[in-house]
Amino acid sequence: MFSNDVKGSEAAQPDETKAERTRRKVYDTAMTLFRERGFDETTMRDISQQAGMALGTAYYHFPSKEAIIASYYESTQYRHHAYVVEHLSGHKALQDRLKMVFHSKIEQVQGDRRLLGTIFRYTGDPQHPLSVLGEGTRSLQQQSVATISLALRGERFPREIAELLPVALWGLQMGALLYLLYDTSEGQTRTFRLMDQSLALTVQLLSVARKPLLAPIITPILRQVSGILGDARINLQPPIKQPPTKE
Amino acid sequence: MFSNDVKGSEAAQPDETKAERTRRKVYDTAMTLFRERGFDETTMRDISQQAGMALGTAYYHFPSKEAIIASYYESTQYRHHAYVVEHLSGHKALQDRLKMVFHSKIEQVQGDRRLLGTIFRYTGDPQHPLSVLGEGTRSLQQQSVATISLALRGERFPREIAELLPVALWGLQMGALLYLLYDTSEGQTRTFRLMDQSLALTVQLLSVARKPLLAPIITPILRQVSGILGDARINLQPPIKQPPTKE
DNA sequence: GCGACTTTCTGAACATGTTCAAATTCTACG
DNA sequence: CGTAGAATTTGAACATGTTCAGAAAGTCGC
Repeated sequence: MFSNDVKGSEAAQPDETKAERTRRKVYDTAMTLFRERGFDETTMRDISQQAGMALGTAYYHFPSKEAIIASYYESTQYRHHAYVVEHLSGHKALQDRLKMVFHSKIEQVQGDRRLLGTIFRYTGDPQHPLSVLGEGTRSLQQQSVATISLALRGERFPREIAELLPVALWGLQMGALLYLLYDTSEGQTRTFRLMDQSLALTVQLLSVARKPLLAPIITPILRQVSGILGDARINLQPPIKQPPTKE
Repeated sequence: MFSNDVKGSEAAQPDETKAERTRRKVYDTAMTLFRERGFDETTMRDISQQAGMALGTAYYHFPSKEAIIASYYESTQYRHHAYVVEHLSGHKALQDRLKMVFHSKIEQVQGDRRLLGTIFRYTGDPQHPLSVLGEGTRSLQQQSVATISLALRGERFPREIAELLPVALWGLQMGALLYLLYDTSEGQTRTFRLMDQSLALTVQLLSVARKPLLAPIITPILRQVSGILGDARINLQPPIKQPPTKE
C-alpha cells in the first residue's frame, strides 16, 4: 500500500538505485530516531536533517510519516514469515510449532514495543489504510494468517474448526501483541507465559474435539464458539502467497 | 482527568455559571461538528468560530481537542450506568440482565461509531491518558466493570470465576465495541448477534461450571481459562462508586 | 556531447493543534 | 460606586505534517 519494496531495508544492497539508497537512508534514519525518541517526538524535519537532505526529499520517498512506520510493519511480517519457514522443520509436535511461531513473532517486535503501539493507533478507523483490522492491510493480514497456518500443516481437524482455526490464532496473536504493549514485566515474561498458556489450552481443546468419544459434551460448545468466530471473522480471502524476503 | 464535570452536557442546566455555559457551548458545537464531519475533519478553528468565540477560548475550557472527545467518552459511561440502574429490576434471569446491559451499551454508541473510533486511537500507547486500557482511564474502567457487575448481583459462582467474570465481561464489551466499528451490516445487527451468541455461550459455560457433577471435565479447563485471564487482567482496583449522573 | 525527457531534490508556503502574554470582564469587598 | 484580584477571552505566534512549483541531476536516443 505505502511502500512497494519488500524488505524493510536495514541491510545494504550493493546494486541499489540512487533512489533506493536515498529511500533507505530516510527509512533507517527515521527508524533510529523513532527508536531513540519515539514516533511522535521525532519530526520529519529531524529525520530529513539527520539524513542530510531537504524536508521535501523525505516526502518524495515516503508519502507521509506514517508510511515509514507502515513500511516497518510490513517488514516485520516478512521477517517473521522467513523465520518460521526456516525453523519449521525443527519442530514436530503441534504445540511446539505453535510455540515457535508465536514466540518468534513476539521476540521479533519485543524491542520495538513503543513503535508497535503507534501502529495500533489506526485500529479505530476501519477506513484508514494502516488499520491492522481494516481493508488497507488485508494482504498483510492474509500473509500473517498464512505464516501461522504453516504451524498447522499436516494436522487434521473437523471442518468447522479447520476453517476457523487460522483466523482465530491470528486473533490470538493480535491480542498477544496488544498485551505486549502493556506488559512491563522484566523481559516481557508475562506475555510469553500468557502465550504459552493460551496455546496449551488451545491444543488441549483441539485434542478433545478430535476424540469422538468425549466429543458429545465439548463439540456443541466448540461449534458455538465456531459460530461466534465465524460471525466475527473479518472476511479474509484465501491467503495469497507473496514471496517473502529473499536474503 | 480531562474534564471534571460529570455529565457530557447535552442538557441545559438553568443554574449554570457563565464559564459552564461557555464550556458546554464548546462541547456541544464540537460534538455536532464531529458528528457531521468527523473528528479529524473538524478544526479547533471551526469549532470556536461556529461557537462564536476566539480560538483561545475553546482552549481555555478544554486543554486539547482530544479532551473534548474524552469528555464524550466519560459521558457515555455515566449514561450507561444510569440506564442500567434504572432497567435492572425489569430483568430477572442472568442472561436477560447481561443482554440488557450489553445491548444498551451498544445502542448508546451505535450512532457515534466513527467518534468511538477516535477513542480507540490511543489504545496503542499505554502512557496516553486516553488509552482505554491504560492507567489514565483506570477509574472509567472501574466504573464500567461496576456497571457490568450490576447484572451479576445475587449470582453465586465458584471463587475463581466470581473474581474474574466481571473483568472478562468488560473485555467482552470492549471487543464488541471494536467489532461494532467494523460492522457495516444494516443497523449493526451482526454486532448484536455476536453479543447474543457470546452471552448465551457464557451463561451456558457458567451453568456447567456450577453443576458439580458435570464439572470434572469442564472445571479444569475453566480453571485454566481463569488462569489465563488472571494473568492477562489489567490490575483493576476494587470498583469505586462515583455518583453517576443525577438528572 | 546535446537536447528532451524523467527522476530526484529543494525549501517556501499552508493548515492545524497548541501556547501564551495581554486585554477584557467579572466578583467581592470597602 | 470603585477598585484589586480572579476568571475569562483574545488573537498572534509557534511547531509540525504536508503540498507544490520549480530547480537540479540523471538518462537516453541521436
